[in-house]
Amino acid sequence: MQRIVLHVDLDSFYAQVEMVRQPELQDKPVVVGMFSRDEYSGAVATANYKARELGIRSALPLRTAHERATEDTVFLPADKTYYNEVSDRVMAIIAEYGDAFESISVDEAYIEVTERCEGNFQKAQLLAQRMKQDIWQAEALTCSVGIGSNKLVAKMASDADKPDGLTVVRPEEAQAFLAPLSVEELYSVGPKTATVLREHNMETIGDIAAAEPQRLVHVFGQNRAQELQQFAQAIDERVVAQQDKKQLSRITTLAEDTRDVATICSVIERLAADVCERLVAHGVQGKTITFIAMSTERDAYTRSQTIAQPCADTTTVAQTCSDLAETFLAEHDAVLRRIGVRVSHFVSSGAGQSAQTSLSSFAS
DNA sequence: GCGGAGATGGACC
DNA sequence: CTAACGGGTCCATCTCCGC
Repeated sequence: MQRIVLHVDLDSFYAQVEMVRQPELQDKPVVVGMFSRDEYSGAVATANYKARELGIRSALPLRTAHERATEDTVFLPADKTYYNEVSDRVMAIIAEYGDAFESISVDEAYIEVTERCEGNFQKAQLLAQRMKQDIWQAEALTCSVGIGSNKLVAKMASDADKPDGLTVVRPEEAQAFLAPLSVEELYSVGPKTATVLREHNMETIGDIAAAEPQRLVHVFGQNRAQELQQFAQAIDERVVAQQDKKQLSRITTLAEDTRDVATICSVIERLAADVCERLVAHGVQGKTITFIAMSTERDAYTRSQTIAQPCADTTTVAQTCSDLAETFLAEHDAVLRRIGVRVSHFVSSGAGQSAQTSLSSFAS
């Protein structure tokens, strides 16, 4: 049967949630920011469409956003806890419409609808309209939906018309739909890859699709070359299925630049507590603990250690991470601006009922 | 040669 | 409206090392 995948993208999610919460914001430019040290340092998380007209977009430094802002532009701090609650409710609605469901982030998800739409794109389109209506009724939120024969096409289709769009790309149209788009619009191509592609005279996705495979392999290596060309040719076999979390981290900007061990360790303690709380909530323990550092020169460093017994314990994580930080500072003269704590290499820490847990007690 | 561990860089939202 | 700058996650790749 013809495969059908939907990609759902909630429009300028943080800003839209704030506009639902405070309807008087509706006609104003709204900028949701992540503040680091003061109201001018940090970056834009999401801007609504009125703010985008002023040239204010995601990842723009808040200082620049303020320069472009008008009198009536509203700046708000990101309230992630609240956005997560709203997201959970919307995701529950989306999940009802799919044979399989996969959330990608707080504002994006895929559903596979092959079976329930019997491979019929007309039925998928009607289903998407009902789903959009359902989300609107329940939360007053709009989303943009893409429908395609796989994840890649669905994702690119949802980008084609926003906000509040619905784009259907049938399998026979997929190649022609992608071909004229510029290379950086292809999912998985960022600024670096785009520059390399341009250096080799590839401007559009169609150019990648038509490229001599050996040429791409020479530039990007076998794996990446094949992925790029298959995506460009609208080929994508990835299944829709919820992925297990593989790591949890928390990074913060220090109140001031420092390389003072005591200061850094006290911040690590707080970050570790936060990460461990989420580990417990997810019912996992981790074996690898990483200290993340970013210098005032914006160089990034990581130092990690794998411990014998997986844990989700603040004291262990904080102590291990502090040791890594201390060693790092002894070996480098970097002054730090941001630091973070990461725990990875998870094993399930269920109440002993899972097969994993039972088996692991026999390992080693 | 193969794995795990560790470090780095690119990409995405 | 291409320079300055958030937080979080995933993945590929490289090196080193023990086997």
